[in-house]
Amino acid sequence: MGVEKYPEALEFILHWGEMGTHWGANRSVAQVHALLYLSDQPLDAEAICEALDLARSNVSTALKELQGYGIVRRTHIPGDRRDHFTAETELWDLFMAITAERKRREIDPTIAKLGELKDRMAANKDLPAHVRERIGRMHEFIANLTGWYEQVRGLKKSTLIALMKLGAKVARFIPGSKD
Amino acid sequence: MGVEKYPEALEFILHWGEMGTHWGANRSVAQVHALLYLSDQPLDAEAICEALDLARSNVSTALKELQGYGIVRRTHIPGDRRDHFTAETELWDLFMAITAERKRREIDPTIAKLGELKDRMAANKDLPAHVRERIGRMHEFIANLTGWYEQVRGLKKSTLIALMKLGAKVARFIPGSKD
DNA sequence: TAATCATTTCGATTTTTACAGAAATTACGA
DNA sequence: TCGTAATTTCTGTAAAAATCGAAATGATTA
Repeated sequence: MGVEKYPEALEFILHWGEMGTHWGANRSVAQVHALLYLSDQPLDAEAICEALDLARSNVSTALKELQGYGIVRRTHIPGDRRDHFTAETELWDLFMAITAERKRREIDPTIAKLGELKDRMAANKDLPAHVRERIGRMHEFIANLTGWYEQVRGLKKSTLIALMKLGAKVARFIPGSKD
Repeated sequence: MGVEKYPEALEFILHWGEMGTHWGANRSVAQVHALLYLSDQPLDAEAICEALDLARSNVSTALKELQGYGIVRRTHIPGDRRDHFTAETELWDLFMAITAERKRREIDPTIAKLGELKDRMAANKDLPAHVRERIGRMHEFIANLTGWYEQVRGLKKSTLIALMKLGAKVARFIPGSKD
């Protein structure tokens, strides 16, 4: 029996769908993800359609999107011609995959644009100084934040988890931080 | 003269507007924010309308939204009846305000929902174990991440900046991390 | 307190996005 | 290689969100 028949599971799927619309996905994509996340066996597209009452084409698009994020993968079931799909269940990996892809789609283009503007501003002499300064600072800020993210994301999972557990106590290692 | 007349400033505003639509705001909100961010003087609503070619009502709504995020404030100009508005220019504060508000709107309700489901699942004996387990782990994961965020966000700005500069080198303080 | 100016709220319109269903393509097996 | 099953792409429609303009509300000062 499909997990969507259990009220708590269904509510999870519906809530995930709603939140997904605020997190840069659409309802269908988030619902499909939630269903696969709760399922302990790979599901084929048709089963997803029936569970969520979505059109086949819609599910196809959603699956492609989720695979683009790297959080759903195709798995082959021997003796079955249809594709089956499984979601990432390791939440740390899920989180990392989503942040990486969102950065790529939403942050990188902005850094590139601001970099381009910075170059052009250098040549434009009658641009007010404060405009140059503010666009420049924004570029620097986002680039710094992103650079930090790239470094930290490269750390071992166990290190990251240890850092999380440390919480605000990391401040101890910053000389003179006192907070 | 309004900054929007300078091509680089205008491009910044337009790009910010487009990206805003991916970041949970609408185009108008993000454009108004960008304009105010680049302006070195407070602007009144009418000036914003003209600069961005937006309806007065639309600008009113956008300003309310930005004030809700705590990244735009009303400033009074002596001898002028109209409200004037200024954007946060300290980028660290801007970033902190946005993350705090998005957490409040988008994460907290999910934690609450998952907590509620967890309670109900405890009572529902015929729910498959793996469903209980996965919803429970999701709740725990998001709550942990959020708890970490709350702790770190409470640190002094100078401490946070020092931690950023440290980058991946924080790992040194985790015994046996070796990465 | 009346008149004017500023702001917000509301309803209508436009634009954008999501979604369904049909058509086309691809993969597979007989 | 032909036929069938599976998947994707395309096109139109429906739903949702953004935006406008008008009307209502609120504020200021003459």
